[in-house]
Amino acid sequence: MEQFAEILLPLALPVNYTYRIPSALGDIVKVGMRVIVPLGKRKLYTGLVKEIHQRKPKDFEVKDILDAEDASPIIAEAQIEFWEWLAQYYLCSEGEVMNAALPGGLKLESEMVIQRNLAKEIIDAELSDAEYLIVEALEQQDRLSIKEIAEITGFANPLFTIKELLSKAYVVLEEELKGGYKPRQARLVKAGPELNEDDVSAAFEGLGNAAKQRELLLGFFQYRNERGEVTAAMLLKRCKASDGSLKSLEAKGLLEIFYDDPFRHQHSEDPSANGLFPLSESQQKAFDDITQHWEQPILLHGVTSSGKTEVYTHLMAEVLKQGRQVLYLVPEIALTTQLIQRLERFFGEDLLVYHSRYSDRERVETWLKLFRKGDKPALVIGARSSIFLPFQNLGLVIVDEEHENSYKQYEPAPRYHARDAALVLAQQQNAHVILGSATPAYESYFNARKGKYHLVEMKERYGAIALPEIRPFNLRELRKRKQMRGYFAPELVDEIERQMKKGKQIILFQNRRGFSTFLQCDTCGHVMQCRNCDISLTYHKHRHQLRCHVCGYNTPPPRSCPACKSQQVRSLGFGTEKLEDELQLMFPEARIQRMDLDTTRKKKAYENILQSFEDGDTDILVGTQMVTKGLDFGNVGLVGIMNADSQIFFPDFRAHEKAFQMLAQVAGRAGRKGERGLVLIQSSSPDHEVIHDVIGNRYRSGYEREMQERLEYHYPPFYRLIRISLKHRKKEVLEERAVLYGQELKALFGRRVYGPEYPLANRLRGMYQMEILLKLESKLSLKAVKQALSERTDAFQQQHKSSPMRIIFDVDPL
DNA sequence: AGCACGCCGACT
DNA sequence: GTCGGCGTGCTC
Repeated sequence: MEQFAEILLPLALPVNYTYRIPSALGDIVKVGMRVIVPLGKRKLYTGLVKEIHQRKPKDFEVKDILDAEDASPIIAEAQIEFWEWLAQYYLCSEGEVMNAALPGGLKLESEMVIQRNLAKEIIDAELSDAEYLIVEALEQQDRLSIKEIAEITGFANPLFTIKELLSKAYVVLEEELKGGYKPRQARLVKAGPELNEDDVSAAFEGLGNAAKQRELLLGFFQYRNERGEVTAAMLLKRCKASDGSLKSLEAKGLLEIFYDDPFRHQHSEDPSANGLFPLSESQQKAFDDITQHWEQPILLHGVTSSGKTEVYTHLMAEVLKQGRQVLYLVPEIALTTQLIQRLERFFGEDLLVYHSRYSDRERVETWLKLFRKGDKPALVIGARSSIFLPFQNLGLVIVDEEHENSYKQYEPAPRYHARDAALVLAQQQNAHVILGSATPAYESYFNARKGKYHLVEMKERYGAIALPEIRPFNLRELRKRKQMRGYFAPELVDEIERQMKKGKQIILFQNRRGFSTFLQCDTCGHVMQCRNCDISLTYHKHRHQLRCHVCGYNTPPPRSCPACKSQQVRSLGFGTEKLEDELQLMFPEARIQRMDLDTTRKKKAYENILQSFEDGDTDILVGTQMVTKGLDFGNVGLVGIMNADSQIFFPDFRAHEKAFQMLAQVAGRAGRKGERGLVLIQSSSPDHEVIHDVIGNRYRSGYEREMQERLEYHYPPFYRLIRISLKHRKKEVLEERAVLYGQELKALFGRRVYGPEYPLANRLRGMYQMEILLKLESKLSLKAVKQALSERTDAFQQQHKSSPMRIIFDVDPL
């Protein structure tokens, strides 16, 4: 019986393609394995086997799978099922999901190259002229791409010839991995030949006053006691020692470094035994409540500093003990160094970390490590993409800070929300789910109130720390009375000074990076704009540049106005850079650090800034959004919010929700340990209800207000949204098409269609764009809507083939 | 997403 | 006459 395979290709194809499994590969090719397939006339792709069947396709000629890329599958069938859901829910192709799911090193788009199989001697009679040419060339050149072979043979389509050579075993295929993944060997440390374990004091004495080496040796013993196995990296990190000290110990024969395959280890001993911190009373109560109700998803609503993490840790231990796997999702892993260290202590080698800032090799390693564990216990902590890891026995998913926007991916497709996807993943694998936040997304809270989730509340801060005192200031008044000192209310300046004197640290929040937010001509009012986008350029002083925060376009600031040549060009608005400058002028002796996108581009920059703050080497930390997220520092006496207005009055239906979350989260950074912290909020409307809610720590009142509005204006959670972005390089074409398309959708969905309209910026990266919003009542069958939507869209694109406009669907947009 | 194919204008 | 611009269609 002939066998066929449905193959996922890393392309945005509307359907998957079918290839024949040649009999030679019959026993080798399995579902979840990567295979090499020809596509078109001169391309080879690596694709992933989704399904194996015997149905011979009728409408096209089937090509053969050329070769298997792996000896065994790299994903489980459970993942494929999950991918299918994602593609169908978020209206994209399965190939796009696969692209997002696989780490770079396992990715498939890499160019195939051919190498000479040296085991095979050349027998002239076996080879055609063209084949001979190729073999000849490979004697000179080691490896050839398909393109190069096309050039050598003069064939437009050299695949046939290559196939021949492959079958005659003259050549082999080699995938040119981007980044060149090689399995890394773990660098481990063990006792050296000179170390007498019965009398270790002799060894210590022998080291004299080499303090670092003594420390390392001591660390080695402790570490080995706890874990049994000592990795060099961990040992050095823990003792804050350099490789040199370790090398000297090795030279003295006291320690020995050796290498080992990291995949060999199967740590199956009970991980939960390693002394977790005991839970406080309220934590225990939450724990019990959760475990009694976790047959349904849990929403854990716990104020900042209530110690949710402790509860998670105990829950994780519980599930690991049952022999199942745990996924712990966090919004931004770079901010969780402290957390990872703690978890490492409890869960040791069971803990895997997965994140896009990690190198490709590390990610592939983690992926395969988890996959090889099969259904054995494992704990993964990671950012949104870790929902794609090959779990096979998931018992618990924790989504920490579930309200965070960074769980939603926007570009490229799939535009998925990791929290929502995690709920489905958990359902598919029969796992418990816990969503946790101090400020839950209103959608989640709604689900909890409706009984879809079980709500668990933690109202006490750990150690009964008081919530911070929050004081608003009226920017408008202060400006009118000319009392402002630059961008600071006088009280804010005084308070900064007072806190510094007390040795307390300060966090200042300004949600704009750069120096000034725009440059405007005083004479004609012209504002410097990006040439690709419809937004103003931000001035960055340190680089002496105007930069576009959307597309990255940059240019030196003009001496005079490009419109009227006037010399009077003013910079208006302020960002973190200017704030830093002003602060330094006001407090020359203060040690100030800035944390925003510009200062954290480098891999370790985040950690360094946070470390310096934690060590007390920074007095004032100035930053954007980043400073609001889960930082856990004990010595912060004051948090200043430079301008709350931009959050509150942002033109979006979620603005109030987001503003409350943000203000409450920043406020939570103040006074975590010891005495009560202080939060100063500058705003031109200090009486705004959102600010009052933050001051009174009233989550519910804002929620209730918003629900009214959302119901009335047809927004989530009462309605589902699909945002349709329409893009085209030419404004006229876009407008004409968008209106036509909008009319077709209105014929289909009636008054549920809003737009097309221009969004805030109507041109981005050189493309004009318009938006259509679908508001769908929640009782509507989403499946049917999507079906109709895709069909109508395909038909529309078919009718307007020339110079097509790009249509992008964003399901549940933010 | 690439890439070949084909139809147009600008040049040796 | 040919080269090359990009708009259009196709890939199991």
